[in-house]
Amino acid sequence: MLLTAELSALAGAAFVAEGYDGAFGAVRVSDRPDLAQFQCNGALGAAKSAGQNPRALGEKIAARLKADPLFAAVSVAGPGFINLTLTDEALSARLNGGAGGWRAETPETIIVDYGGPNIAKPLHVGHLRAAIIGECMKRLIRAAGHAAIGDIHMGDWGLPMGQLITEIARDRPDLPYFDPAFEGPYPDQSPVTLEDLERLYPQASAACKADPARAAEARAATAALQAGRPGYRALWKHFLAVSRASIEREYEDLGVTFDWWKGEADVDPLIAPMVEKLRAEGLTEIDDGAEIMRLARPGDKKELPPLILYKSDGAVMYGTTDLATILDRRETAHPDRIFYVVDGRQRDHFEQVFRAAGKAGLYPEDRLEHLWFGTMNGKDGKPFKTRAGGVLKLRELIDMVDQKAAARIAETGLAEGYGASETAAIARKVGVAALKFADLSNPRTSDYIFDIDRFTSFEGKTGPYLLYASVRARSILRKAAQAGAGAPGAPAVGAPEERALVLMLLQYGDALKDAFDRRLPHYLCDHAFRLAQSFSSFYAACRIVDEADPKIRAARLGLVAAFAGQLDTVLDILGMPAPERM
RNA sequence: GCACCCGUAGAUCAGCUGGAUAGAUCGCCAGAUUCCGAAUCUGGAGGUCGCAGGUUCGAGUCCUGCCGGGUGCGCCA
Repeated sequence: MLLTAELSALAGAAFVAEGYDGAFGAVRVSDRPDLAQFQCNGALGAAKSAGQNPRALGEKIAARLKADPLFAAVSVAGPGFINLTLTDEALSARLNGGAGGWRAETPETIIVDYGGPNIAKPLHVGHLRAAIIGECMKRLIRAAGHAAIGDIHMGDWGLPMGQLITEIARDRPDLPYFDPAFEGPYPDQSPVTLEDLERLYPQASAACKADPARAAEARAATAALQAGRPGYRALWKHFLAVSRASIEREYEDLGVTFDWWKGEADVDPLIAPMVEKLRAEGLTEIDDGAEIMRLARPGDKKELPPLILYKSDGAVMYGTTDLATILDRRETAHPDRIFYVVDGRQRDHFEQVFRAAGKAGLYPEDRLEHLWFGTMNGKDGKPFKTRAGGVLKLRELIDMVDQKAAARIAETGLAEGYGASETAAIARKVGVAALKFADLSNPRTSDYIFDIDRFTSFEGKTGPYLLYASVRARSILRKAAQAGAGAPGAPAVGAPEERALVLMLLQYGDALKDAFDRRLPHYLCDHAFRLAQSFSSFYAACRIVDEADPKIRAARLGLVAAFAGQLDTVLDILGMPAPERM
């Protein structure tokens, strides 16, 4: 249970006893740690609504709370702030009783859609945030007590497919895939490698941009693929297999995994019946040869364009596949919600899809959430580019961060004598932590500036700092065991630094709940950092392994163990596990 | 043009549903290591919260207008 919830209930009861709504009893961690540990500002609001003096009401509430032995101090400050400080015994008891955590009351099943890589297109920095935030949201959902299903939602069904097919057809028209008379079976071996795809796609894309006739050809091929032309389907399956292997590897390097590897193509069979049903219900209309669904509403401030179900050439767009995907998810997993971790520039698109889903009765609109995120920018404040001005591949970024982390480790003399493979594994973890923490510690919706030197620093609010704190705590516990310092006992509060650390540990549930409720992982990052800071202060101020008093020693070891456990739990949710040593 | 996001310390950013003296981190200045990992810790300087009005007992937070930056607006994803 949340400690703040327990305190809120107490204060709420006091408000009720004075004839006010218990909700005024909301207690939170104090903004003024120099004055108190917790505060309740309810007296101001309650008095305002009742036309009473807030200070006087605060005194009445405080008088009731003072009777509880839980509190070491209850006071009223300023216009009516109620300041609360718990006894050290109460703090220790709650920590040892497992307080401070949090779990949702009603477990739900939530699908997280956070990949969206396109076949034949290498992953680039644009995919990074979706991967990092999505993976974290998936873990956050689970930490909150819900069930999560991560779906990569491959972009395997759009115009790029037609562009690729036609490009290969031009290059090698002799292949059986392009012979309408060919009756199969088609070759098992892919006619193209990953490198071919990565070369051919930009080539095709550029050609289509330059030549309308070439573009029309690609659109026709896309439509033919979607209509089921056997040769195109066979070729497309090769694209899929070749791409997936490399995509999987890159996500794994980032510690990102998916439960479902579904894609747009998987829902293709659902599209025709779905649209037919919409048509029968009179929800669609033909406009300029395209079949659309109008979604504008009376109170709209902006003009929301209709969702195009079928283009005038008969091919579908991603709005159509997104709708069919909702249908598929509903039937196969019966999710309570679906989260889309996708760039904020697609907000209008998801507004369209969500409205369409609601209007068509496919899925409740308010259970579909677009968890959009901002852009990762370069130091110039503009979207991140390579020196040449191109898009940086994710592979290149991972290598860059890897190397930087390895260099940092080498220059500080860490991991000496660990052996090459362990050192490399540590560098990978440090690099991933640097990258992920930098991303997640910003509010999801804001843009941020990518600064590799700052991110990989071991100083300040960085991923490596957190890893270091974890490693140090583990090291202490190992040393204590080796030195026969005794087993960790129940944490107790003695020194001010211990009190501060215990208070931080008790705030974990609030951070978890805030992060989940608001779908903002940075609350958890903030907690992790402040927790690590509290630990470092405690560590600097208190002897642990060689503390002479065995009772204090055991309590402090217990505190270290509690810290290490909680930090590692949070690091796990953030998707940046610490090494055992470094 | 319309809609949305943003503007807080030299830099990068927090600030929950309106509450006390606007917080961190980096950088800068001054300290701390016969001791468990100093990649650390302690302290200090540094802010007209873009501008101007308004609502309120109280505004970084809510409302209006303006200035500046970014993004999106029908057959790409």
